[in-house]
Amino acid sequence: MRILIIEDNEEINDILKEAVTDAGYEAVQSFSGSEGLLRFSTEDFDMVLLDLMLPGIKGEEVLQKIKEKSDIPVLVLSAKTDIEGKVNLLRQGASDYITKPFDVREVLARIDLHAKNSGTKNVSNDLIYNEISINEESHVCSVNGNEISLTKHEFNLLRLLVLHPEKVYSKRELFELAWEEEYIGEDNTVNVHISNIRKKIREYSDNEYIKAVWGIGFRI
Amino acid sequence: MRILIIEDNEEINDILKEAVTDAGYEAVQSFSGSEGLLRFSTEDFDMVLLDLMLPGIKGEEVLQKIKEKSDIPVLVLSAKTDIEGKVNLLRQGASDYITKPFDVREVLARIDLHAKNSGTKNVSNDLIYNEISINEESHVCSVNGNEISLTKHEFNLLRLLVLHPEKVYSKRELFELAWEEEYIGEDNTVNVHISNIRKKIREYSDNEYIKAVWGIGFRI
DNA sequence: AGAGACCATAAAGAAATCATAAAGATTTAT
DNA sequence: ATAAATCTTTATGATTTCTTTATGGTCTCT
Repeated sequence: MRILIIEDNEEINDILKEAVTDAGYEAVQSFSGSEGLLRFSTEDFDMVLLDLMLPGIKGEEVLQKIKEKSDIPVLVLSAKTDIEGKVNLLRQGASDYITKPFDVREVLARIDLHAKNSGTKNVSNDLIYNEISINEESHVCSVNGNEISLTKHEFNLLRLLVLHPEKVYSKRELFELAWEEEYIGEDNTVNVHISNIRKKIREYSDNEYIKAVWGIGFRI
Repeated sequence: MRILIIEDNEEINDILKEAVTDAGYEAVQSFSGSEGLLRFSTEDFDMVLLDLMLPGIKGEEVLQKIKEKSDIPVLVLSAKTDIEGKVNLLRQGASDYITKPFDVREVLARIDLHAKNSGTKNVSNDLIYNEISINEESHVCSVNGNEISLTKHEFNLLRLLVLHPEKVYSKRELFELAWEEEYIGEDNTVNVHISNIRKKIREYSDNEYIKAVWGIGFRI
C-alpha cells in the first residue's frame, strides 16, 4: 500500500508521513502540485493525500488530473471550509474531505477506511472467514496466516462450513457432503473430526469458530 | 436506492428526508434507535444515515447491530466532536462521519459518493413477525435485533407460529409438527416449551406474542 | 359464585447431546 | 512390508435439553 502525500507545508507533510508510516503503509512525500503529479505519473500509488492550497498548480486541478488517469482514492485535506468548494471536490471524485486543522488519528482512520474499500478487491479465490482462509486449489488452510495441516475430511468439513457462514449443517449433511457416501447413524465420527479441527484452529486463534447447535448440527 | 434515516430530532429528520428525496433516492424515516433497527431488519435498505445521540439504544450500538447483519454504508451524523469517538466509529464500520451542524449539500455529496462505491445489496430471507425474526438457515432468532438462543423444539415451535401468524395450532399439531413424532397425550410438555419461549422473548420485548386460545391451542 | 377444566411457571430428575481422549482399524506412503 | 498418517469406534465426563411433577392461577359453564 503506497500513499502519495501532496502538501507544501513541510511540517504537516512530515506529520502525515510519520502517521502513515507508523500505520504500516509506505509514504511518499511531495511538496507541490507539480511534484505530486510528476510522481503520480511515474510511480504506482494506491492512495493520495492531497492538500488544496498549493503553490503553482491548484489542488483542484491536481485532483482532476489524477482522476483522469486513475481511480485510486484521493483524500483531500484543506483549511477551506466553504461548502461550495467542498461539495465540488467530492463530486469531482475526491473520496473524502478532511478539514484542517485535523487530528492525525482521524486522518488515519479515514485512510484505513478507504484502503479497505478500494484496495482489497479480493482477487485471490480463497475462501475466507475472519481469521480462517482456505485455498481450494492448493488444499491449504491458514489461520491468521499460519498454515495448519488438515486431513482430507477435516478440510472438506471446514470448507463446507466456511462456504456458508452462519448456516447450520446437520451431521447428516456434513457427513454426506464431506464423505460423499451415505450416512448410517455414524454419530460420533463427525463430532470427532470437528473436535480435531477445533484443536488445530486453536493453535493460532483464541476464537472458537465452529459452534455446535444443539440437536441440529454445527455452524461457523 | 432506499435510505434509512435514524434521527430523533424531527426537524433534522425532515430536512434529511427532503434532501434525500429530492436527490432521487427513497427515504424512510425512523426516530429512535430501536425503530431504526426494527425497520432495518424488516425492510431492505441500501444505506443508513445514523444520528449518534439517540434516546434508548445508543447510536454506536445501532451501528454495530447493522454491521453485524449487512455491509451497506452507514453515514454517521453527530454533534460530538471528540476524536476518540469519531475514530472508534469509523473503525467500527461507519463509512463516514459528518459533524453537526452540517450543510445538506455536503451530506448529499457524501451520500452520492458512497452510493457510487457500494454495489452490495442487503438481502435477507428471514421469517418475520413484528419484533421477532427467524433465520431458518442459521437457526438464529432475534427479538428487536437481539439474538435469543432457542433449543431445537423451541425453535421449531416458534417457527411454526410465525410461519402462520394468527393461525391457532392445537397442541397435537404443534407437537407432531415440531417433534415429528406421534402425540400421545403429552399434555404439559408443549405448555412448558411455550412458556420457556415466552420467557426468552420477554427479555427483549414487552409484548406477549404467543397467546393461548382456551381449549384449542396457541397462536401468535 | 363455584366446580372443573385448562393454562403458566418453576423446579427437579431423566434423557439426549456434545467434547475429547485414547485405542484399535484402516488406509496411504515409502 | 513396514511405518506413518488417518479414520472410526469406544468410553467417559460435562453440558444442555426434555419431560415430568407439582402448585397456583385463570377461564368457562352452569
